[in-house]
Amino acid sequence: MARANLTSAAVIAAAADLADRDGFDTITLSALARGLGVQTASLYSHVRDRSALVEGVHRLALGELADRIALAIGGRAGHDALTALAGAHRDYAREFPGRWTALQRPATEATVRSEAAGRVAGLTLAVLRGYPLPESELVHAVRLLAATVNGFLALQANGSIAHREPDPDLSWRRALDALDVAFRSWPAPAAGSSPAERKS
Amino acid sequence: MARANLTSAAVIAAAADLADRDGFDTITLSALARGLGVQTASLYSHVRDRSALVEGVHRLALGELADRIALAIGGRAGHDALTALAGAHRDYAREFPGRWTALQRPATEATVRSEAAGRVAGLTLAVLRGYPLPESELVHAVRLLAATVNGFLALQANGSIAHREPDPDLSWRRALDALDVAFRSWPAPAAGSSPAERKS
DNA sequence: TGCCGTACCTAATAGCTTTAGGTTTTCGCC
DNA sequence: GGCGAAAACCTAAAGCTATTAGGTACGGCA
Repeated sequence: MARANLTSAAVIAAAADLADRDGFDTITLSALARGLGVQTASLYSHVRDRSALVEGVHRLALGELADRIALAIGGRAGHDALTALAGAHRDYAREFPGRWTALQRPATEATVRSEAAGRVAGLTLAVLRGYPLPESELVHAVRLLAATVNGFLALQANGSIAHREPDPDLSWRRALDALDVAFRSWPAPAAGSSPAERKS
Repeated sequence: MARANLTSAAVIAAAADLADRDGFDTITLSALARGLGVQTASLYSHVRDRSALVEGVHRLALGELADRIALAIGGRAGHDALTALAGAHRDYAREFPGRWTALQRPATEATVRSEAAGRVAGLTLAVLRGYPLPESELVHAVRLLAATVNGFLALQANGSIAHREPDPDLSWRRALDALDVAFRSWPAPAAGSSPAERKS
């Protein structure tokens, strides 16, 4: 039997495919080896251990997501860009549920500081530059946007929202519209005073 | 040796404690049995299998969270109530990281429809009734709020935000202020027309 | 053609889950 | 007080997974 001639990347890609097909926590070195026609122990030549494998999938997904976001928001601005960015996230989560789940897992320091992670952050930042936000507030807006988009998708994946009335898609659009409003009339002080004073 | 006289609830509580102490995925029937001074197989009298156990922890956490939310928002309204509700979520995630992680896992249909889940949803709804939202928009607002709060906490747990400049706490306050603004000037049509028209 | 790295293998240990079936404690009841 | 049954606990065993150690053979390069 010809050898499989695996590489680290190939193994990780196979793991990602497996996760998308059968669910994230079926990522197991045994199942993977079975699918690749190789003995389990052989995978250790390409991957340090299981945790390194899922980190690899995480990193892979981050890169793919960045590509899709870049493609989606190209040439758009404002509300359009916001919708496109969010849509890229959502489409990715739909198409690649396993990979997307990997993104939700705790990331190592290396992954957080990876080029792919930086690209996602940078693209999100770019979208928000289309809104009248002071430079010092941009980071907060990025975090809010990331939190809401990921949180919504997580709620769906979780089952809290899926298949319930009213249509989640409608809620999705409303959420993006609400964020759009929020970014347009950002509540923070332009100068550095405390925002605690607010008529309830 | 005296018998432990376990119950289903006691086992689940022990699992929750274990998760908080050593991390969610150290929830293992073996470790649990070890801690309870009992043979692994004995746990199967109280818990159907591992998945039922984590579902139990999920359900438990949901109930505890509901209690804390109820306590926190009592007597408050508007921005105050919003902050209190979000704060209850955050404090819970901080104090009980293992239990909180359980909340992020896919829930069974039974858990989604459980009394505890309903209570959390109901309390969130109550907070949002303090805002000038049409009845038909309340659900969307609830989902947005839930998504943002959970998403933010997930980002922190994930490492994407934690220990970075600027202070995540500041972003947290900004996010809540932004939501407050969004709920105050909700962008959806009062009547049933499409919200697609929006000057970008 | 021979040699070396490395891709792959076999073998073995150890931990976790789950099922089957046996023992003992506890508790209601006469 | 003792009897009987339910339930709490146990031992034993099978099957899966991760991981390490050390051996074999294939491919490219001199």
